Amino acid sequence: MLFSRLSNILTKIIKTYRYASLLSPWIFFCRGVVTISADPDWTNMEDTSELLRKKKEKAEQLRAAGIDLYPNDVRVDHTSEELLTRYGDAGDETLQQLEERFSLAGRIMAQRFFGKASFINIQDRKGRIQVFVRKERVGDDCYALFKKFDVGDIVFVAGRLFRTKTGELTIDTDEIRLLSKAMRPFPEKWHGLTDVEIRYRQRYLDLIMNPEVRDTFLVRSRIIRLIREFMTDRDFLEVETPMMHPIAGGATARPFKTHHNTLDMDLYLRIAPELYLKRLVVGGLERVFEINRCFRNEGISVLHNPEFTMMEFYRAYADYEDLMTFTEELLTFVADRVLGSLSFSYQGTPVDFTPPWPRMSVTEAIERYAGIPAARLGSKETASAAAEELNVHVDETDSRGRIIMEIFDETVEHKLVQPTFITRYPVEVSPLSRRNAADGDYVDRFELFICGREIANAFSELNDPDDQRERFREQLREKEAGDEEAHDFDEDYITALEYGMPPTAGEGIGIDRLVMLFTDSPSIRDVILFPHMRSRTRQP
RNA sequence: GGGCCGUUAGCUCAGUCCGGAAGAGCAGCGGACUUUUAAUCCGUUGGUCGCGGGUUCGAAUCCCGCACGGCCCA
Repeated sequence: MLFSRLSNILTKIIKTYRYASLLSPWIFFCRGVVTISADPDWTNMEDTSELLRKKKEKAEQLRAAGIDLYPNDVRVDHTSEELLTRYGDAGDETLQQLEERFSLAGRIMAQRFFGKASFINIQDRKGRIQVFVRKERVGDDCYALFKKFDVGDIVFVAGRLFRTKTGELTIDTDEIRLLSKAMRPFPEKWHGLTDVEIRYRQRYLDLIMNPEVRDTFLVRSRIIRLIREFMTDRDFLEVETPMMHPIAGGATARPFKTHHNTLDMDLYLRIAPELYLKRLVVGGLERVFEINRCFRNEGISVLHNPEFTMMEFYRAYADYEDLMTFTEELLTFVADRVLGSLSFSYQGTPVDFTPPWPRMSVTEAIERYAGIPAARLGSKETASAAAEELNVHVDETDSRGRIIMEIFDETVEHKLVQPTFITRYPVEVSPLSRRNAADGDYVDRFELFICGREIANAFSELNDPDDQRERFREQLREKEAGDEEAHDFDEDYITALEYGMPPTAGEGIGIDRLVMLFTDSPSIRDVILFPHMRSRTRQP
């Protein structure tokens, strides 16, 4: 019984998506997602909830009366925002002379009944507006039907504008039609929906009930649009490279594994687009960028989601120092356009984006924040002793460079609140970066830290195929020594380099974390529409 | 992986310390009401107290295990 009902619902949803989906293979994706989320254990209230039964009965009554609960034959000519912007300040007289009939549609968010007249608030994609529904105007039958509508139902209204006694711009509707009947009760109007688990699992409810959530995702979209604008204005070409890789390369991370049936080969979801983008630079696309998802099979936290969005770009005939300036320009451009200011507050802490941003090397930062002079980081032994002194855990097998970075991560990272470029990384932890000309133990690389977290990672690219081959070999040795995150050897990438890559600098910017900063969001889950959660029912 | 906190009506929450008839507000249902906006007034329905064990005459409450979530740590 339960399953047949679920499968009916599935069929209905799939039918709904059918036409849109003819255009793309995403139908399979949609079906998969629907199947997974139709989890009987937590979406099923049918057997216990009186409210649900009542809703169903009410819907059946409406159907029996010949009412289509889900018609799709209306078109609207306005949004709430358009009316409020245009007539929000208009005087009573102006509104009285206005003969235009406005139509719009939205979800009923609140209703206040007074016998023969009612106020409701409807919410569309732009906001909310009040609607006055009078028996005298809409007619007896329509009014009787309207009284069966509930909070959550989606309706069509059309009528003239007026201002109520309290001065609120309101639609005096002459018609109200049901467009979609809600079969489940909505959260309360006053407290709304606060349970974070429901907010993440049923984001649609979160979006309906919490306007600031919608704002966050509008800002997210805007940020991405601005980055795209900034990059294309500077003659960068937007490209799309594979998200399924035969070799998981371009970053230090554990990948997700998948399998292609026809090719009968294992593939990895990409951990970074880096090696493909640089192949494109070899191919003469001297300025490229990509904005898309990367996947890392690692822990989940307020700063980490298994899939996250990165903007990665490569620019030939530039080095990492050029990119520091470029990054300042890009982020101040976005901040200025999104926030209208270069200074803002993140979780109560003032942040100032006014350039230039301080630049200091990893070892300078350790000296400044942990009191360990650079001289003590010169060998594995002395660095290891310094780590012990600072209570920083390091493994026996850790290289000197790894130890330095452990010390940095523990003692410096969280203290870098204002935008700061940290430069000169140890070569061991940077297998794709160009060696510093003066000191081959370090590479020409920087990471940008803001509010104690890494926002960007960039370097002058290593374009010497022989050095690159040797670096990959070193990674293999580390992998054999037990480092699961070490890079794999990518022979095909070496081949590309052997054809000659121009001197190039490249950078990756974490979009989710950037959005967190600009929307003052404490958790990465607040800027990802559907953050990954454990299944409510344990898989066998 | 570890620590702490949480899970009670559709939603937001009391009740847990100190065991003794499962509560409130909103939503819902019935009624009154043509300028309200958390509308108001009268009446009223609604519970797998996350799940499974245990202790007890008696468990939402105490004990153990598990699940899911949040924060912190690794």
